[in-house]
Amino acid sequence: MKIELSYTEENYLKAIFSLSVKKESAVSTNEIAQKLETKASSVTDMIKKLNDKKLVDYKKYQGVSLTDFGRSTAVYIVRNHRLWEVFLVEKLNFSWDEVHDIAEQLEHVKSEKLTERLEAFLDHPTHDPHGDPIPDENGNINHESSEPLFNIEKGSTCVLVGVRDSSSLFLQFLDNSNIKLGSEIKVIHKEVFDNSMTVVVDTLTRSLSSQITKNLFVKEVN
Amino acid sequence: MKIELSYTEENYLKAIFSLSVKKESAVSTNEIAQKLETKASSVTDMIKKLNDKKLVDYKKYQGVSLTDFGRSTAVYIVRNHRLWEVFLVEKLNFSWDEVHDIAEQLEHVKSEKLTERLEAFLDHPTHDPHGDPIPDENGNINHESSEPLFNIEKGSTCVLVGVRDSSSLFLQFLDNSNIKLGSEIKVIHKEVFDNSMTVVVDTLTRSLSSQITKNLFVKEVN
DNA sequence: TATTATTTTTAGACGCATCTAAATAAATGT
DNA sequence: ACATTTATTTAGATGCGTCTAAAAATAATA
Repeated sequence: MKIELSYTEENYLKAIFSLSVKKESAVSTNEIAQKLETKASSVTDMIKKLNDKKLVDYKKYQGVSLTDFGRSTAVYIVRNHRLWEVFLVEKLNFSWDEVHDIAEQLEHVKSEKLTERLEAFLDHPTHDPHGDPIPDENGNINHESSEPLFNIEKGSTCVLVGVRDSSSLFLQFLDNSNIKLGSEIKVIHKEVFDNSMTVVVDTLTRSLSSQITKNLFVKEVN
Repeated sequence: MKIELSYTEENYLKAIFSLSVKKESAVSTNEIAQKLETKASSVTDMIKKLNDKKLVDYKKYQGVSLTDFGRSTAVYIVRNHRLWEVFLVEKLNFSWDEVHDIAEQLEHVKSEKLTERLEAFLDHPTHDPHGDPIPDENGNINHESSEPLFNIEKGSTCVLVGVRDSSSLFLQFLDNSNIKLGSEIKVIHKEVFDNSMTVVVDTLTRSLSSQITKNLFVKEVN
């Protein structure tokens, strides 16, 4: 099934997709508006159009959810986005905090062949520079069993496998703190008062706020 | 000087640029309409806008020409386009007849840094896969002293350095005829009747119509 | 439950890029 | 030089994506 989507329609699908990954229920108009930095009324308009195109299921005042068709379309865009991010970091030596905006543009380039060739050129990467999994050509996503550092118990050691917040500021903070994908993190204290955490990364002891630890995804080391 | 241009505005600039390369005088509304497969009235509208933005000089009924600002903007897009074409052919193994449409999309991705990084990654190529020169970062274009095969005299030998018509059909014809950039072409006969030419390429003798020879750009071999 | 607050939708408008049809200017031919 | 053809511009309309302001529905709270 193929269909010509505008740049804007694709961005809406992507937004709805990323919002519905985190929860089961339908996505609200306001959530989408906030994510895309637009107004709720604009969202309603667009949602109706996507509904007509069978990309989302929509009932007035009930929010939206992606149809299978809508989801696979969104996944295809995410696949593009993450492959381009790998290209930018691995081949063009961008740092991981610079690539999002550029990939945001590149992801909309329409050519199946380009996507497949790019993937092969990059040696079939499984994750993008932020640790997010790259969907395969059939749209399957390898969800790893990772969890936020926030959940890890005192005394445990884990490895950073992904970041949820990919904003430049957050990524630069990590760079400055010398925390990268693959870094070993040992939890030595959890502060009850503000949920901050004291950890050891590469022999250095650091205190991380809950805002930080909720955005660092790790796998426990046995 | 920087300015935010829409996808469409950029395409108009590129069209005007490519039309004005071939001639000195101003470019007519109809020429642009034909090139962009749109209507003359649409062109008039857009030209007015570009004029307001100081990208072109426009007087009613007198056609348009690019300002220095407009030209440098157009050249920047052409630079992007040709670099991406090199990438697609050299790195992703596309054939030269497949890359135009994809590069047409990639050229609009906005990031100076991306362009410069890409150029470095490709080892500062000077020509795209069709033999067209790639403008450098300052917008300078290395115009080679090439001429159409059509002009070459009987008995002369030359080398193919570029093609003017980059349509898939034409490029596939060349592939099928085993004619590529760098091929040595010896002119052994010029037919007065229809301006067709008999040439030898790689020991094979072929007859080429004037439509073909006008689109093959060559350099004479001494 | 009644009232208030919030969320969502509708109505109407705007800018962009396009179109058709009609008007105007320029070029051409006899 | 005049009439005709061609090129160009204007006028008015359309679809897309957006907005503001107002109305309607839902959620929250006294």
